Amino acid sequence: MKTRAPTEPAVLFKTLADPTRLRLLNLLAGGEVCVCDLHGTLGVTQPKVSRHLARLKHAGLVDARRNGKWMHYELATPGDPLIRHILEGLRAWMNKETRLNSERRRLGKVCCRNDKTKGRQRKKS
Amino acid sequence: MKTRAPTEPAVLFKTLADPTRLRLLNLLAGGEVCVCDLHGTLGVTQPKVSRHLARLKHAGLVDARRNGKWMHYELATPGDPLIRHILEGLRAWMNKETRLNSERRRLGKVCCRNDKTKGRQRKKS
DNA sequence: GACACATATTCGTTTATACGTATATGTTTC
DNA sequence: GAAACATATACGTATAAACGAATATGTGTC
Repeated sequence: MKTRAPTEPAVLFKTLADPTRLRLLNLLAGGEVCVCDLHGTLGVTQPKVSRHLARLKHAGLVDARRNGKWMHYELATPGDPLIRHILEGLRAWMNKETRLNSERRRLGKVCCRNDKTKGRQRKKS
Repeated sequence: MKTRAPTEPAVLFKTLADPTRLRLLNLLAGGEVCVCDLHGTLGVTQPKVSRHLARLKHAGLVDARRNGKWMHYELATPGDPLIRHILEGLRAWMNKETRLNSERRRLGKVCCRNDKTKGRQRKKS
């Protein structure tokens, strides 16, 4: 079960064909975020976030890094030019969506924020 | 039921998340093609082609034009910048896929070709 | 090693998609 | 208007996705 196969476009698009996954990508656009922040910000159940993150990772769209108890996800920088192109387009679209903008802003006031002082600091933008 | 609503990205991606639909878009990349040529070239049943074309049209990715008995489909030039961006990326990817290239080449020797002398001539690439 | 916490996975169920086959619609020709 | 053809839709069914709830895994703390 390869995690980083050169994703067929149909598979890539299937991965992107879900509102929750797009919202996740949106939150990750500003840099690395841990799972609890993601599910805290989106207000969806934790297993749901985990499953969607697994799909994003399987498609090579995000990378995961463990830091103690926490898993941090960030946007991948994929080798596949098609994926790069599409992520780029998505990013532009997200920046124009007021709903997604406010969701990104909401990120940062939630959950494990206080506990992870030993974790790497969040990148700024 | 609007045909040209400003397609939500999730819906757009869902539309693109099917190999047959991608093959159809590939065949349309060279210009207008009628349904019988499409299903002749792809070797799939006619209802299947029709259904997929309907989905593509519903997502604003293709336009349809009737010419006598025949329906001609062509790539749309969508207003939505995201759709345009993604179609552009797809086109680049298709040009590199040998399988799709040969499929495009196969197009043009099939089906109703001889009967449609009164139809508009196919654009040349 | 027992506990608390963050995250991942399993399970059963619901909902959406895709398909083949059959049939309906639309168009031309006679 | 009947017959022939191109295309579209309807119907029943099989397969896949997504979900909530429950549970498993993995990591720090005592």
